[in-house]
Amino acid sequence: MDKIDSKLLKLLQQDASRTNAELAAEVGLSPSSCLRRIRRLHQTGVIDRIVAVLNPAKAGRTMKAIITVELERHGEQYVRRFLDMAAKEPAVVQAYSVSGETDALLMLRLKDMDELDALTERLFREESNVARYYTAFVIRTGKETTEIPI
Amino acid sequence: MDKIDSKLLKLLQQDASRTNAELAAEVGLSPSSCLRRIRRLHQTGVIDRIVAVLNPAKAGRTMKAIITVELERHGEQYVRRFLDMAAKEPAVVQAYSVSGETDALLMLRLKDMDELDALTERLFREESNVARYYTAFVIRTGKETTEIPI
DNA sequence: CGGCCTCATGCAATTTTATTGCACAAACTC
DNA sequence: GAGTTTGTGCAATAAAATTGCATGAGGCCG
Repeated sequence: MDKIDSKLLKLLQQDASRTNAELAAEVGLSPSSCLRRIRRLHQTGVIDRIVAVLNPAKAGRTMKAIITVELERHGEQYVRRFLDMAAKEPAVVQAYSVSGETDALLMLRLKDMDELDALTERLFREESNVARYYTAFVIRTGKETTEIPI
Repeated sequence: MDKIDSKLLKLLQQDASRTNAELAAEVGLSPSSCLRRIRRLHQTGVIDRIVAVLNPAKAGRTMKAIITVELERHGEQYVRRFLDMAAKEPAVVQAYSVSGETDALLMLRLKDMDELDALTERLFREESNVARYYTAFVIRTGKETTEIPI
């Protein structure tokens, strides 16, 4: 993980569709050497995967919402069970257990209010372990990146 | 955006490193036709970009935190100014203005506590417009995907 | 200091993959 | 139902990734 690897990771996080030759030129290496580095970053798991990032609006998912959840029973196994249940929902893109007043936080990608209604119905019905939940809607997105600073 | 496009988007969101021929076989098209569809999805902006997703732990960013922010003055221009400032921070991976009690929510990728300390110092110093902020740490990640259901 | 080992590199050949031109077929319009 | 648009598959071509091999740099130990 020297300076060249870091630069490669930075470039690949921004745009992984560039050709190996371009990347090689950018970091000042030959294509073969550059390719071997990238492959190593894959094999060692630093690069987890290559994915297409969609434009949510054009993919029909304009609405974003954040739900914070407080459980009745806060034990680890209960939190885990709730997270597992939430993770199964395709509209849930992030699900965390967190420190502090609330136990869990969900980030949602929604098509419309009906979808939210149906989802909360499924996750927060009476027999569930949820004491309270609070839904906030995203009004404006100032930043949204998959890029991790290296 | 027919059924084949949807399937392509699903596959590309999961793994964009597969060859065009593989994808073509998967959706039941010829390579050329498949390629033209993918190109169109790019041009129309449905596919925003292709990126490498890193393993945070192996990239040296183990810590995740969520900060909710309440501003002194809640006007749109103040919220916007705060979001712009937060967006400049590399450790901030998501920055939203939200409805409800709090004005903004930040998602952070951190190396250690010192980094958090330095960041809060920069964002929440006295002359800023921040009335209150609350930091929660992510204990467990139940789900974290870039995939939008189509 | 020098030999030895390991590892990354560049070059060039090879293989694989993406891309394009073209003719045909489906769907849609009027 | 003729004409137009749009999508498709095939085959040729262009571009890109991948590999073998020889070289050179750096580290380690005697």
